[in-house]
Amino acid sequence: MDAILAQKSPLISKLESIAKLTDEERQALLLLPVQEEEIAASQDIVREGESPSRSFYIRSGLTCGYKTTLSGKRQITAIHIPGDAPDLQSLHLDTLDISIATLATSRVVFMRHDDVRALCRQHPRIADVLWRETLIDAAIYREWLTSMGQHEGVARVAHFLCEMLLRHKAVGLAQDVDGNPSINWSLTQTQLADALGLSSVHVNRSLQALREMGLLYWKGGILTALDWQGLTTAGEFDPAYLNLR
Amino acid sequence: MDAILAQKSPLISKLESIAKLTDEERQALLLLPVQEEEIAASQDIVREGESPSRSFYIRSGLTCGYKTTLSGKRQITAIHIPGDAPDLQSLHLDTLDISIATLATSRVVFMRHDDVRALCRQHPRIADVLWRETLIDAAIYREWLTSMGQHEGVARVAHFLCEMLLRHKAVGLAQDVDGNPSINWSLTQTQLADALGLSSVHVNRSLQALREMGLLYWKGGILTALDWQGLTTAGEFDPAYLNLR
DNA sequence: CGCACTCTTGACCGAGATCAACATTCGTGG
DNA sequence: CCACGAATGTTGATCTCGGTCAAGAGTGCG
Repeated sequence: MDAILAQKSPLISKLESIAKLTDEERQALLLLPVQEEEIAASQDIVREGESPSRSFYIRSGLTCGYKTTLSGKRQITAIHIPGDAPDLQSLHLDTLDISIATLATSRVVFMRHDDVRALCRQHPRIADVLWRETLIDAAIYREWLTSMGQHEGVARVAHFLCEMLLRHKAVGLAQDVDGNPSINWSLTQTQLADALGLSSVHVNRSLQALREMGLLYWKGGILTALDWQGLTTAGEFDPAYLNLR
Repeated sequence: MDAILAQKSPLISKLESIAKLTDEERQALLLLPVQEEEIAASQDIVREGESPSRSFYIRSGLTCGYKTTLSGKRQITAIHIPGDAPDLQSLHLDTLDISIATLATSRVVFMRHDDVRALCRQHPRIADVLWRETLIDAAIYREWLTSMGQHEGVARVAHFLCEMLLRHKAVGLAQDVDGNPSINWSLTQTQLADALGLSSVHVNRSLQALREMGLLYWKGGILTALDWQGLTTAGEFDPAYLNLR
């Protein structure tokens, strides 16, 4: 049991970044039966229209939720980092309205819906925390909507990167470089474009602008803010919506 | 008791449009202590940054959730029609990340958080339904994101109006005109622009395009689809994301 | 070593923003 | 019931942000 408790679960880190857990609740979460799988990059984990009987969280890697319009365009609606549970919604919605795909090789941990539901019945506070988690996802959607609707290209890119840096930091996945956050970051500019509703050409130019302003460094899978304060200003970024503790 | 049960609650209509309720659950919902208020148009009901101790649902009228960027622009992130519970999230998120305002004179029904939480503990299936409700809100955000990111103006307007028509129909607030839905609709074009991330001028021109295509009628607070099939095609609208029964 | 993917740059084009006037509707008080 | 002012809707002219197309430069992987 000690061994189990010692083992650090990214899901628990994540949940603790947004709520307090008692030892008992932590333990109940650790005892949840799971199946772990490694999935290569650019693979769908679940697809729009499916009705999965299990949810999952990310142990390592990077995934995204996306929709494809009838005319074939793609919108990335969310980015998921380790600890995130991208399709928790499928617990209460029978049909998925999005597909979820790996952006990099990822380790994914599946939990059967029945088991999660039983856990929620036994520990209503865990149900509340999971609910809270989905509500924060919704808050992120609202923020993205606002950014897409009202910010022009450069600000949109800056805002997005601020969010990624801070979310990594919140679950202990960011390094500190002179007081600025730095993370492993393997997204392509095309993928970024799909998330922001911009063309990849424009994303490229916006990134150059941010680099010229001395706000960030991004190369070889490393993203570092060179001036966190400046970056948040450029992106009109206020982290309140992330509801971090 | 019969009198109470006979009285039709918009919240129950709404919840029944997305899930089944037992008589017992319906009754428990009806017995929830509430306070009703009438609020004039263009008033904030709750404001960003507040931590309300009660949630509410709309009995009649129209409200919206919105954010204001630091540079003063406004994005409407959601429209709420009778039966919707716009700030159910505040049940589990301490600080509001949006403001909610009336768009027309509205009757609003407040429920104390403590009472709702007690109801959820006693009837876990009601908790699930309310959770489901917030998950559908999230699905709507995802769809809006996709529409804003990938659809051009005319399609975006068409998509939005399709959603409004269908959501009204789902809670029994739409008339049927030759097989097409028709609703009371008091939004201004400027408000529509704030919701879609377009300028009001462009919304105006997009609406004209849709009228010229013979797809819709909108005048004097009445919105009618003249060709539902055509309107959904123009908006690339697929209602799956609304998770209606 | 070579192919494929990503990033970068330039030229051009178009959807939609902005600005500014005018028309219409509607609510209000005289 | 009419008159008037404010909010809304409509139109035209102009400009710009960002899309598209296309070609080249890195970069990485088999």
